[in-house]
Amino acid sequence: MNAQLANWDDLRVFLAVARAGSLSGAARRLGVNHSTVFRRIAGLEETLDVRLFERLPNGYALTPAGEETLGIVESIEDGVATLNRTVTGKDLRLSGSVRITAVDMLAFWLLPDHLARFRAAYPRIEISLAVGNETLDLSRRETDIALRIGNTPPETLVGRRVGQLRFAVYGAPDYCAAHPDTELAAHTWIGLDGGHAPLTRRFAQFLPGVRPAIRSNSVACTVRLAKAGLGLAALPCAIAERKPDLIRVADLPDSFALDLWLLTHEDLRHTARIRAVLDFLAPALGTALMSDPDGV
Amino acid sequence: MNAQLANWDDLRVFLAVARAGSLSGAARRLGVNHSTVFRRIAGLEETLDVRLFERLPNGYALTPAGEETLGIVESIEDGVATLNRTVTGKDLRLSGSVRITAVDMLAFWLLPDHLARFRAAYPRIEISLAVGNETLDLSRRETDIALRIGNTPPETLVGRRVGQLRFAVYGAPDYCAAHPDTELAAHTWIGLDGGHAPLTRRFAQFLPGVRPAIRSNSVACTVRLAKAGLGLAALPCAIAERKPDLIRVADLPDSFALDLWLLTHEDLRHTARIRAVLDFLAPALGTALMSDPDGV
DNA sequence: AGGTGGCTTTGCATGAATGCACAGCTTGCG
DNA sequence: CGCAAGCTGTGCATTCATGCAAAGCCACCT
Repeated sequence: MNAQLANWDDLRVFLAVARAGSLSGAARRLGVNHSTVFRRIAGLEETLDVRLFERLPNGYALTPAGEETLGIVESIEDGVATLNRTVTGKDLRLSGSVRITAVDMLAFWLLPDHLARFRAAYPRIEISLAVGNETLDLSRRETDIALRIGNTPPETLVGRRVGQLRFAVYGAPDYCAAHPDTELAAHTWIGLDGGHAPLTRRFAQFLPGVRPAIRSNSVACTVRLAKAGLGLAALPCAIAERKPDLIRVADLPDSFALDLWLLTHEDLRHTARIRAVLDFLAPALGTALMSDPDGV
Repeated sequence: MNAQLANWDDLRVFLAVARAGSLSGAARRLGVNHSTVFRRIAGLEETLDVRLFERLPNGYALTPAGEETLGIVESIEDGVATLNRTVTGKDLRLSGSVRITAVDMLAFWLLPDHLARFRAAYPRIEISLAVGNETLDLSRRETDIALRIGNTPPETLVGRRVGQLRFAVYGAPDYCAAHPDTELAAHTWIGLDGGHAPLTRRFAQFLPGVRPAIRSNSVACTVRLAKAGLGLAALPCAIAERKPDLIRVADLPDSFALDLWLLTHEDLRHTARIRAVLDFLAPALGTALMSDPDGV
């Protein structure tokens, strides 16, 4: 009766010796004592009743049977790697923390309701929602997921385009009542500065030569400033349409629209809880963006 | 960072639980305590950060992630089985005993020289050479290998046809000198009885109506009887040609030839030492059979 | 020729994995 | 309803795998 391999883990040790060429080298790779490796290989050879290695003064060399074994064990290793990659962490009992970064308007008004629903589904995943800048955060792992406005993301990031963010001109009712029949260019404009280049560029194309008298580096502030009646502002419809105290004053051309991306780093995309957040938010945000009348 | 599986042997335990449906059932299959299985599975789930089994009152059931794991681990198990099958025992340091059965003439005169060379190559394999009957021995595992004369072997046996056993008529020099110019049918014939139907049938076709006056159930005896000058006998050339005290008296038709098979049981053909014997004897016997002048 | 660095192999002590015994739960049967 | 059988889960004692330390070998360098 053929011997049966009783401890599959001996194959992992075999692999290390085959690759390192010595017991000592394999021990370093495995993080165990070289005498342990010695005994594991001896046990494996006894179990299989075959000499897998030639004992040389400067190390261990594979025998022909050992080379045949190596081929088989490498396919086993592929299976283990597949297991580690595809199964690890795949569990609704997920826990841990996920950090999401978005510009403030998305962080304040778009994400919270969706995150509330996400937490209902995954009560053990903690969410850290950061209002702030973009590229560096993901590259330096200071955040896990970024909700990014723009066009094409950097190549080091992976993710998906969840939809389009459409814009329109909004103003407070009081302000609008106080400025009837006024040309758009003659209005007081609330604009952005400090890091919102795509939006400021589009505004300059829309109203050339018009310098916004009211400016902020915070999109949320521009929304609140508009609500306060300080002027008109180009605001994302998905947010402004839901504010009863903002009136849609004028449309903006389709070229004003920006893509909305949900991004993470290449190394994190297989992390279960990161995937859970991405998988939940992508369709939710896409639906939210499409529910805007211009979204059709 | 994804966890890495540190002990591949946990997968073997996982497989047992997946198939048994319970810790207790897996423990029985593995020959370990159920508490060991419990801890191994708990450790595996912690390492992979995934729930592989639902805990039910009557046992463990696979989760979706567990089912995905099962598919992967079964491919790993296939690798281990391949390893056990193809590598185990493939070593000149083979040991153990092999029992070979053959009819007496083959056991006495054909096999021993080849077995001597085999033992030179595999000094730690013991050979048990049994003179005796055929089919039952292999089926009942009373022998490992049978050297069989005949045509098609039973379907439960596997093996290979190593060549043809050709026959011719032989007699002792003294007998031949004492019977010059005698018709074949008029000679005293030495024949077989008791279990050598293929040969007795062929002899009856060759010399119809001739009843051998000298009979034995032992082919070896017929050779010795012929050497003793009791008459003529139809003997295998591979044996008789090497006896200087036997003279080839007449040829026999090609239809007299019989196939020689080297057979073992389906379950044994992967046993390393069985394979070693088969791999050695098949070409050796084939060459021996072909070195007979009629073998060309 | 001697020293050094790398390696393998082994005896003994230590700690982790395992078995044992037990408790508790659920289901099925009388 | 009570009991038996099967199961899971856990604390503690035992066993065995592992690490440590040492011995010995070989090749290379000075």
